[in-house]
Amino acid sequence: MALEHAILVSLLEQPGSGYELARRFDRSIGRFWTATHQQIYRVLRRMEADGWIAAEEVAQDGRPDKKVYSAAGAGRAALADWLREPVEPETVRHELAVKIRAAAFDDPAALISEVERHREGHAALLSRYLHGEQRDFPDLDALDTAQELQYVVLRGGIEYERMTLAWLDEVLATLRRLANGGEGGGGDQDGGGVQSSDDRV
Amino acid sequence: MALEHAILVSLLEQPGSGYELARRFDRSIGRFWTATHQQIYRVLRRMEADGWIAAEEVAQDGRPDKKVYSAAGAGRAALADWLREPVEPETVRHELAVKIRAAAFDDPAALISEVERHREGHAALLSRYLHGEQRDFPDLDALDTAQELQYVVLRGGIEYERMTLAWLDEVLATLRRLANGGEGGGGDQDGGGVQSSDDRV
DNA sequence: ATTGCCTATGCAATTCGTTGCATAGCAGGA
DNA sequence: TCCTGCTATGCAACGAATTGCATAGGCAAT
Repeated sequence: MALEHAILVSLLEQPGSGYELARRFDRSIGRFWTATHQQIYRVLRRMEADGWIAAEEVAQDGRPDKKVYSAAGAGRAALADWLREPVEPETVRHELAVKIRAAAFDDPAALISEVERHREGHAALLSRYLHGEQRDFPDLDALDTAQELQYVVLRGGIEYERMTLAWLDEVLATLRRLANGGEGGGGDQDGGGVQSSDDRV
Repeated sequence: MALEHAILVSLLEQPGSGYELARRFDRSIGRFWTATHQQIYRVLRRMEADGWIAAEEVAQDGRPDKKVYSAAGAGRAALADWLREPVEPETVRHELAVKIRAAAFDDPAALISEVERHREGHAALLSRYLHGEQRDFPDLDALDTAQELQYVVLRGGIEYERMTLAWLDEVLATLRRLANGGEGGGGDQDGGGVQSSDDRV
């Protein structure tokens, strides 16, 4: 599990309450690590008990009190240990890819609007990233260590979205071609196709 | 949950036992949906109880018996229903990206070998994909529906790996630059940097 | 001979993640 | 005025996923 480490990084970059962390995970960090507020609160309590982070109660006018957490020495040490462990292979859950292959056994045309919707989401995200690049990194020659690393991660997000957009266009072209050609609802290919071994792509 | 649907697609493309499915999920399908054998066996039993799939006991010489599953009519119908549901946003767990940002609070140089190892893995996967493209799709003008869709998903895998390789090279360049410049172990940036709002990228 | 690995399936325990609900005051619009 | 929505935290229950272990025969190399 690395949620605690993702939280540590976020708190090192800037202290905050559980609620604020949940919002960060919905926005920026959420693109490479998702978490609900429930998960975050639970892990924060455990991390505080383990001495990884320290909490400070902050009274607010009008709003409920909040507990602002910041990373403690033990947390920083735990993060350093974790950094030296090997990265486990990513667990991928690409639902859209599963659906695209599933469309062969139903009607490919039924997927088109869904893929278009997906494409809009990625286009919006890309433009948000590009906007953030302009705003937060206007001068690439004047970045400190933390900013350099944040920037290269953002670059990854940008290139990922560009690639995804291009790929979704390919997917749409394929689906439209199949929808025009084989009318009648599909579903009766045998599916064996050219491939026979478990080692197929 | 969509593991059952990923299994259905795999069984429609080709029937197989739980063990064979686990191997497919380690190899081909594993790139967009990962699952352990435990998950697969559990879900297979549930799917059989629900009538989504049918099992046939197959005796083997030398090896234990195996149960070969294939998709049933109810399974195919369930897949069609699922296809028409909206795709939930992907839950991303990009551990390496977290580590890259974490490196700002420790020693960036400590990550270099890890990123290199990661890069090798992606390079190997790309070459496996390209090999599979040559082998399974030699003639792009003679594909049926299922093959067209398998091909466009493979294309996505190829472009993803290409993009990732280019990005990892960027990451390595950044890490090496930081390792040569700021010697001494880092860890003392304030981390606040240019960014102050939760809306940052 | 023994060790280790591969096929093939499964139980049990634990941890992780999700969903629904609850509290509680304040702000803004219909 | 009522309703909705936002900040802020949390409990309880359930379902999903992971991890460790077990069985059991065969195969290949040491």
